[in-house]
Amino acid sequence: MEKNLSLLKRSALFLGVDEGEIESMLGCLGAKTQDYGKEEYVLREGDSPEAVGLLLSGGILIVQEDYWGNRNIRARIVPGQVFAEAFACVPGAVMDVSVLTDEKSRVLWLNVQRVLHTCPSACAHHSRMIRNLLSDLAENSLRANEKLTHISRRSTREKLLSYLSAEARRQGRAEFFIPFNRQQLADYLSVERSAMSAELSRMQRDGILSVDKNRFP
Amino acid sequence: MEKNLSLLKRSALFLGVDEGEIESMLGCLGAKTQDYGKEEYVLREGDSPEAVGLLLSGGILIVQEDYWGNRNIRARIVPGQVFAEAFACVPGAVMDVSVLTDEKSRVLWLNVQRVLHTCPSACAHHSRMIRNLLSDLAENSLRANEKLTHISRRSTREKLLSYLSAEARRQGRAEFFIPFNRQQLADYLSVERSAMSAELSRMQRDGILSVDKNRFP
DNA sequence: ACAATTTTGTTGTAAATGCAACAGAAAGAG
DNA sequence: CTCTTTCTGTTGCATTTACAACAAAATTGT
Repeated sequence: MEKNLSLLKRSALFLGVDEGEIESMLGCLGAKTQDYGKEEYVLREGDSPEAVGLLLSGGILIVQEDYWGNRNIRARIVPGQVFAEAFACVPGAVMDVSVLTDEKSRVLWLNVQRVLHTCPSACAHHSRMIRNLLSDLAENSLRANEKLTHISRRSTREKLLSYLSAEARRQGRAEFFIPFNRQQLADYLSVERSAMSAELSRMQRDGILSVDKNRFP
Repeated sequence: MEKNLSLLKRSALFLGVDEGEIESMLGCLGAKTQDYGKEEYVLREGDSPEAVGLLLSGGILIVQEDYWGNRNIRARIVPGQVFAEAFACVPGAVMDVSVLTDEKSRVLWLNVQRVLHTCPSACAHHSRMIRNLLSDLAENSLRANEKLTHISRRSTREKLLSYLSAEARRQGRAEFFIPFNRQQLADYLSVERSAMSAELSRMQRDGILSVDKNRFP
């Protein structure tokens, strides 16, 4: 659990809360961990989750599937990040996406409704948690906006460039890794995998970038 | 101002706050109104707004323009709605979109940082405001998600159907109006206007829908 | 190390989209 | 009302993408 605590301390949700306080807040939030195997559903379209998930280890994908199994990847969640917070914060909101693991994962479920509905003075840390949740939702909104920037581009090449330069900027160096394989990247950018592969080849031929598996440049 | 108050009372930000309290909160938030002409910038890409905007009258668009003036519309804000809240809530966040009026508009600027940074007990309504802001951000996130659903569709027809059925659902009846003209709708769905017009014609010919200007079906 | 499975890149063809140009309809100005 | 401007739909053509099928490369399990 020590390892988890250090992860929690660095997560957006527990920002500015020291380890001792985190433990008492976990009780307050009815925290429960749950383990999932590889490629297992964590939440399904149609669910109305009451708790937010905080990924402790592994990796999960937020995906949407249309009527004929065409899959669109909304985001990849890495350890320390929170998911389903918007649905958990809007009572009765029905998920139009599913959450599933990409690898063996462990999730910490936090019932934030308790924090939202009881008087903030009931627990000294409630207001801190609410403000952290607010920051998280705001950042979540900025991330969704960023994805909209990528997939609003008209051509596959522009989408790739938009995504890759954002990723390079985020990782803050010339060499960077992307958290997707080719099929997942195509599903993330809403393009066709083979066409995207071909485009990546042309971009390398044109000297715009170089790529070795998931390593750019 | 009475008219404004009744609008504010119905807005997400002041939900559950009665009129008398709203007036005192407005002082607390350093509220200022500002008027804008038709097609005037309210915020520009690169700005880091410190206040959230609440639209009192008129109509505004959240847009993103790429290097060659290709415009993408993120959302249309109608009176009572809030905008730029995610940027205002993440200190230092730089806008990657612009906000401009579609018609003559009046905006109420609210400095929410004061509410976020001082102790919640300083004003009895701070915690209410924070929770309302949280709800608003969560709903904002759901709306961004919804837009992602539309533009992730592969074909123009699918994008139109996804958007139009969502709009019909939201307005809760068979007959509904959309808040965009053809060019704006194309910019919203990231497709080409003339191709979209042609597709709308084909869809009518196929009996999928009927459309008269902005009225469906 | 080998076989089986999955992932990735390549190619050809059909279909869809972007673009440009234009004409009719609608809206706005005087 | 008339003229001007803006908006919308239509069409042809060049370009791009989706789809399917396949081969090469990499990964996994035994």
